[in-house]
Amino acid sequence: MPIHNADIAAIFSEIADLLEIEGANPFRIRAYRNAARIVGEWSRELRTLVEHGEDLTKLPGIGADLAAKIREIVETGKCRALEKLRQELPPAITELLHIPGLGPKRVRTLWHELDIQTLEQLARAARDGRIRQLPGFGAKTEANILQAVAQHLSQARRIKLVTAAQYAASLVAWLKAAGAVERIEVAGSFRRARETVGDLDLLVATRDPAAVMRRFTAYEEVREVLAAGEARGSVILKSGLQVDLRVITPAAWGAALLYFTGSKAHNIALRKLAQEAGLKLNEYGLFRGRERLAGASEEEVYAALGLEWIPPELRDDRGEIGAARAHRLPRLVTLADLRGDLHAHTQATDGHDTLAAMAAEAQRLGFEYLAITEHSRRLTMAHGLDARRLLEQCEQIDRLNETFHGFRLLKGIEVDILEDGSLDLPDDVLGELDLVVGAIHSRFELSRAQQTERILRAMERPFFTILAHPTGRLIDGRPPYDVDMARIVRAAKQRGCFLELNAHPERLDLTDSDCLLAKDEGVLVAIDSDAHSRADFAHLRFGVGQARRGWLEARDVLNTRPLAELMPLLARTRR
DNA sequence: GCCGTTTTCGGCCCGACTGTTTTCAGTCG
Repeated sequence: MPIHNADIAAIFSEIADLLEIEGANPFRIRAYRNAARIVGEWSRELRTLVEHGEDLTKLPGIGADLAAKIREIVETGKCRALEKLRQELPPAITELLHIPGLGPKRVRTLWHELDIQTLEQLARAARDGRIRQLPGFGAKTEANILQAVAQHLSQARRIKLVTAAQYAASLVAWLKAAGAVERIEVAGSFRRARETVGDLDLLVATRDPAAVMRRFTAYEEVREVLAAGEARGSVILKSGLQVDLRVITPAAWGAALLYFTGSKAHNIALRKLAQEAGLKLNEYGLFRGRERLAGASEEEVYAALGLEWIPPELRDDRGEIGAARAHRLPRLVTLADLRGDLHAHTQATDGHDTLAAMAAEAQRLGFEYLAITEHSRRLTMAHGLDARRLLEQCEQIDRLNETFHGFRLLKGIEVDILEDGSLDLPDDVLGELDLVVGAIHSRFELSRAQQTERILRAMERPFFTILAHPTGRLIDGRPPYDVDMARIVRAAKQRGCFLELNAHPERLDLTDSDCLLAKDEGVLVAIDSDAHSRADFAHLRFGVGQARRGWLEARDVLNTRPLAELMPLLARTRR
């Protein structure tokens, strides 16, 4: 089985967990955790780098030792260091670390004193009242553990960004209504536009912290208050979502927003930078001794560290700090940069609105163009179009276009890529269109080689324009199909065609690292809504967030082009 | 275990909250 970066990351994470329980040097543990993060996010497969004999120690945080381990994992599928640790410690014990309130020290105590190695044993010991007798544990801790295990087994997982946005909006409105709130922002991974968020991090500036905290814990959707101090509170909503609130004085707003937005890796890098300059950075500001040099705004703090302000979507310690120092940060694409949308459906197939209604909404949003791209005949359950119905729709579009000023409907199709890489409609029909969006909707389980070949063959067809949702994954629903994205990106470059970043919140497909890959290769990305109704154009905002995480600028995005520049780009894919 | 135009050795981010504590360890973000 080929080894992917995620497999290597998982091994390093497990080593870190086991070392931590063993009580190893904390900095050694950090090195493994850091490496797991870097490897997991690396856009190129390390397997390929190993096969080409490239120097892995060029990767940040990877030295001679970890490079050797990566080679070992790629070549043998195993890691002797991990196997050894698994013999020294009970293999399932890392599960216990996932229980809130249990860290490595306590897990070790539970294991040594009560021989607890699994979640089931942990629950039993808690029920039997054996945990409260351990030093450092009490009745309260025991009860918390029991509840946490039950909750863990019923699994509170990360939620999609679009869902988090809804919970966040109503909670923010509730807090604002209190009056004492001067500023409020949803920070954390939400502000960084991660695909999913594990919890919500709220930041409030106020001169009356106690009032805000009371208002927070009195929110009607709160199921449980985990903590409520002067500066910080934590609750679980009835939905199971955890919300952390941080309350701060207005003078420290910027430093706190920076701190609470993260990522953790970005914060650590900034603090290290501060330290090297003889300063100290915390959530209250940037200090030299007791003197606060900056803190009121994020810009001020970054500037005092010699950096440009870094957009939250870039804050992952993936090179953004160096870029900010060198004044080479990308000017990230914004929603306002989009001039149109190249993937939408109507009532003719599985959409809910008419052609005219979709066009009207697109114009209301200020778009110059909207491509109508229905499913093709193969997708019978979506009532996909055959040649006759497609050409009829083209005529309707022609008639509608005569009524528009400064706006145009483009004639397209979301044509199925069949198993052998051919397309679901004949070339002479596809040649009638402005663009052809190719998509895979079947045989997700093909091998990496077969799936990649299938897509490459489809891209070679004479009228292929854009590869829709390139990995097919559904967040939390369906894993991506196994494809060699680097080869697909290179082929797209040669062929002159484009990749879609499908903005549907369940898809967000391309990933951020694949966006970077496309950008590096010079392949334009189309940020498309895949709208099935007028309301779905709102999804574009999530697509833009994802593109920003992938460092994309307006010039890297196909549909930031005005119509006059777009049409020649679409035409160049025709043969 | 990584890293280095101060260092190849000696550093490695910082603070709040809880529970079990008579002064702080452990956990979390």
